[in-house]
Amino acid sequence: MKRSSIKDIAKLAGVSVATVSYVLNRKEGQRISEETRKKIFEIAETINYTPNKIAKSLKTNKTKLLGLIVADISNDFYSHMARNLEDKALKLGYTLIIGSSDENAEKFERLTQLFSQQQVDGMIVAPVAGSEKTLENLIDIKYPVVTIDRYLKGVSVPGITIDNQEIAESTASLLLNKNFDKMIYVGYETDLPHLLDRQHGFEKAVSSSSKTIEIQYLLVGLENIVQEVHSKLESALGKTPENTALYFSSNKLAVAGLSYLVKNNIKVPEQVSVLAFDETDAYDLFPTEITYIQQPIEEMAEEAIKLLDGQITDYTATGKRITLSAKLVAKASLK
Amino acid sequence: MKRSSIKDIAKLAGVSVATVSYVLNRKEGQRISEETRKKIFEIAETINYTPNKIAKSLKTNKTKLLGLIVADISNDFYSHMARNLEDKALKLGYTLIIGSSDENAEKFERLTQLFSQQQVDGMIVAPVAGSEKTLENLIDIKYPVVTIDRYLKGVSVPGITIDNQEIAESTASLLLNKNFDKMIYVGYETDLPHLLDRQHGFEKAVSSSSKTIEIQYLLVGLENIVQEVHSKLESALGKTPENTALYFSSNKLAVAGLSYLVKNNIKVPEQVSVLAFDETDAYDLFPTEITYIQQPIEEMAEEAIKLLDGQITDYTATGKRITLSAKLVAKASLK
DNA sequence: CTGAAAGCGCTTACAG
DNA sequence: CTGAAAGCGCTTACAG
Repeated sequence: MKRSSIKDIAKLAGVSVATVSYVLNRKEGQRISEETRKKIFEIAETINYTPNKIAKSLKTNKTKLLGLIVADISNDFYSHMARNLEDKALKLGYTLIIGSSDENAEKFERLTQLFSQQQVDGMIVAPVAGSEKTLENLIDIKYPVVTIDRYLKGVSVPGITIDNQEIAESTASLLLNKNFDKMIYVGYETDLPHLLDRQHGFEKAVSSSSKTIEIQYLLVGLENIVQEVHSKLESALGKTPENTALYFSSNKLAVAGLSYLVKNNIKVPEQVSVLAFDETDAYDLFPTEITYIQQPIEEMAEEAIKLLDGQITDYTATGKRITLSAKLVAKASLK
Repeated sequence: MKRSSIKDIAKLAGVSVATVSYVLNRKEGQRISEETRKKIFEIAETINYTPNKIAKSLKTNKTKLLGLIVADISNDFYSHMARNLEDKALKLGYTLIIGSSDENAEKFERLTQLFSQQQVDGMIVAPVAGSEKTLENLIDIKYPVVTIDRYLKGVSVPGITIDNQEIAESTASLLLNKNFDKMIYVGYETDLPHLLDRQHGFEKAVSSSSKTIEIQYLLVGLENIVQEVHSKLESALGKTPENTALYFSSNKLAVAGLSYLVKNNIKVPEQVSVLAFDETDAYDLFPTEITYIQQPIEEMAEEAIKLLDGQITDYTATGKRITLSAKLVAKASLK
């Protein structure tokens, strides 16, 4: 594979590489005769010239590459996020390099280094537990970074999140007012602040409620989600629950929980009401339409790219954090 | 953001950049004293040196970047494929740039050009209808490309597919032997060969069967899949079907079709049996476990990366096509 | 209107 | 054991 360069064009056109560079980049400042301009374009066309962005990058110190680190690109939420980010990035001329951290701080750091070596202009990351140091190192050298979906305590880096605690609290209050005998919060055993926010929002609603309802918290690890949720729900719900509400703090947990309900033929919302964070196509296959909390993914992606692009062109140490509002999409799964 | 270069190290160590380059790259051929070697590593460490791969790429003509073009990264099948490719690529030191074509030939070409300009070492693509010319242009300049999942008629490019026609034929035969009154094939109105293969396999099974069963083909466009499937199933099935089999040629079609069954309270497998191509977590939420055809995604990813890496290091015009076997995962949805 | 030249950060054949 | 130098394909301030 041999590609042509501006040197080839210059030789064929009988001009200097500088001239070729000027016309191909349509530089305004330089006045080049219409004649040579035309000739250069023609030659570029016929020898099928494509610019070498690597060379350009080396000179300009801009790669127009953005690094994206998610927990797992095969996860519904992140693949949709990635898709939206891709579209928004492309509009500003950026291409996305994507990596999955698997909730592993070392892997997260390795991706960070990989991207940095590839000279990405900036990174959009969903940080994992234990990645504070990695993020701080990036900030120290003023590498443009924005977080998305998640954030980390004690690390000041610009980013986009939703109002996790607020939406959790208001939706939990909604449930509390429905006079269930029992409410079960299904969440993660985790240090990730955005997930803890959801739990705290829920707890806050509970503690500020005058109702005396039995509340139970089922917390599962990041591995074997389905099995853990099934076994914990089995102890907590049994096979014939009545007047109970299930609050899932992520779509993965919801899918795991709903499959338990399906398998045990538990009726929603007759026996159990369901509310879940995040959507997924999977809900369509459940007999009852699921009430869920919808994150504004497209807007999050747009703001993230805008924020990062801003940091790239004009870095400010105290980048702003943007909090967007999630909303409840009410369906039949809530009594 | 100012990063240090080997020049900085050289200056601090009092040696030439050549020497620094040699020790940092652990070149065997060059004998450098243990003393200066140690000094260089120490300095690199303290000034937090990270190599500029862009510069290296320009010199070596290798970026260790791979372009991946899928139809839509937010699609379950492709996001899982991407994830597997990412893992396999990383093992060989490659990083993935990802783009979604949206089944649009122009977008496909644009991504191809973008990736080429970024000097990716090779591309893994799921070609779209009408992208023959784009692929041929790549082949003409000997750009390493492998196709995955899909292929295109009349374009000779190495790639990985599964035995779409064979598995469709054998699974359709299986259904034909179960004495249904009616069998409905739900597929796409498309020119994509790998999808037509599925349909042809189904047709072949039908025509070589001695049974006289009512066979119906429901073909939908790539847009508004859910609505189209719903309305077509409504006409074909009605509300109280009996002894009918549904054959979905993709997981997206299956999810659309199953949601119709759920909404209309049609029992599987009592009234309707179901078989689908590809898996998805969504099946877990359907009351009956779904029988599906499983593609060996991990193996496909591994072979694709291996094949592409082979083409990169030693290009052969007649790259081989690899066909892997899909298998049927039998569950309760089949009577 | 156009060109010579420096330089981005590396690698590597060659010389000593 | 180590260094000077060329060169990868561009961009751009400067000179004419």
